[in-house]
Amino acid sequence: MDSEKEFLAGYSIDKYERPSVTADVAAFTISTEESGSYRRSPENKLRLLLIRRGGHPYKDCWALPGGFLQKGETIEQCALREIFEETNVQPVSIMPVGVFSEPGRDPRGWIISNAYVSVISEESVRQVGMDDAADAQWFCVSFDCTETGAHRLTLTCGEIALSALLAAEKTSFGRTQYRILDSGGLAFDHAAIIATGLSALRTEAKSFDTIFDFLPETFTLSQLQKVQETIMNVSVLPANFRRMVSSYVEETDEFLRGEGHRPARLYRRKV
Amino acid sequence: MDSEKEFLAGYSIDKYERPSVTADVAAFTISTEESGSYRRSPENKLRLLLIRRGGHPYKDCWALPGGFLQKGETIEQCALREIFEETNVQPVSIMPVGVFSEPGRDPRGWIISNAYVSVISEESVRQVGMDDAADAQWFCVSFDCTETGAHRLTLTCGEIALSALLAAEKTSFGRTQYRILDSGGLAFDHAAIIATGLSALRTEAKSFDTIFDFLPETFTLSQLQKVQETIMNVSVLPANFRRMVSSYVEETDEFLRGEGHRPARLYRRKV
DNA sequence: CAAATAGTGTCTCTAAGACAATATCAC
DNA sequence: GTGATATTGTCTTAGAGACACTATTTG
Repeated sequence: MDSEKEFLAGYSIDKYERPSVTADVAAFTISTEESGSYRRSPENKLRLLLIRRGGHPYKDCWALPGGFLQKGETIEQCALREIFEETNVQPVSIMPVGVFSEPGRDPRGWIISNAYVSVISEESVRQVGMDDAADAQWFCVSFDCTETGAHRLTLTCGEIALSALLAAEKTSFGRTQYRILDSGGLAFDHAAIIATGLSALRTEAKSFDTIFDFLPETFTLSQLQKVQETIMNVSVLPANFRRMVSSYVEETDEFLRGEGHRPARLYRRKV
Repeated sequence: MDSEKEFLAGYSIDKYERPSVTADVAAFTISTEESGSYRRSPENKLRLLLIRRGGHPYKDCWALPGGFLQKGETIEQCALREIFEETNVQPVSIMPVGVFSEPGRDPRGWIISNAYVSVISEESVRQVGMDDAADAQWFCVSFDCTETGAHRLTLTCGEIALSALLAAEKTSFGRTQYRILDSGGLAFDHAAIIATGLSALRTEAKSFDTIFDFLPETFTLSQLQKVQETIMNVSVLPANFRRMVSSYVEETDEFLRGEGHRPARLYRRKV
């Protein structure tokens, strides 16, 4: 007993060199955009939060929000804190998607990044109302396989377009890693972090564990379906989608009216 | 351009306090043990590598193999290195399963742990032949839900029995976290790391991405089935299992003979 | 021959995909 | 009424579970 106390008293953690540790977060939301006739339902777009870097390194490049782990907090708390600092939104859900520790990934020195994916509802984003001229913007995301087998990640926001190219590499346990072929102007190895996060998001969306976080408390089944289709980049027949989610949702007595067509019943996530 | 150089030259990373970073690995293997008549196929047991700590803190407690991240290596390389140092086996597969960064988890100070699961074939383990008296032992694993909803993790090796109790807590994205109710004598928060790793292993085993790593290059379908049943703790009818894996394996011309019954064809993992 | 596993075939049941048909509103 | 989505039902098909049956070896 005493000897353990003695040991700890004499123990100095400063003997070994230590890395800096950050949490970087790929925060996604889905934006609905009016399009076409008054009757037609709005288009959905998957969007990712990027921050324009004000200081070196990668000054003026776009990057994921993130920051250094502080003493006394967990890495999850750090990720949540960084998102809150940038958006004033308290995200409902975050998910770890990997640790990026390749030596040399950050020119400032030995810095390893814990990557997270976060999902934020459009409602929350709207409520906060981000400054249009700000250095934080929601970029439209597209991520597809090219003919050559590489993956192209394209992020657009108004005039700004970033386009990164990545090579997918299978690792054990059926996992996939991404190696950056062209960062497309994104800071650090953030292109690879985004690709990894997006893959994780798509995997989770399959099991209906994630898609509810993009929506408010109550929603129509069409809204839910559009969310899933936007994330997964596939489409399902509405009739079949209803069956698939039926066990995950429960009816409310409310309906969404005034959309130019038959009102839709609002549903709620089942516990 | 020059200003970035200037910035980096003047930048000192030592301004901020930094944590120590470790990789801890839950390395699993499956051991076959002769049992009953000469005809009967051997029993399979899932085993986990634990190290008896020689120094403080948690002196003489059992712990996961692990160690500090060194400059110039990735965290994955660190995990592989730690396993190799303990077993002399180069694991084929490792998978990250989370970061444990709760303040106070290590009495030595601010130390965060990157947890990995690794899978090692019995063949490799046997070839190395670990010292029986050594401080590294393969413990039998059982992990089940109790009536109260808590989870009991039991690790046994000969006379030694460690029994930890954990509370499962659902987090977002359908993930589960474990909180330690009783560490059962395991060092640090390693009981929670093991529980998390085992859950991840079971999830992966469903999709046939992992089970091959427990076996040598060629194997019988019964061997493969027993591996899956041992990990998942469920059983399937042999006829149905064959159908399920048929697309993941390919026949060889070899047979396994001399087992007291009809010889079984050896299969190989399909690319 | 007996005991054990190896391997095949087939019936059922469930869930997903396709598609037809009806319902209901805003304009 | 028209154009859109909402909602229900049904046919088909793919895959998992159950089970009966045959094949082959060793002691």
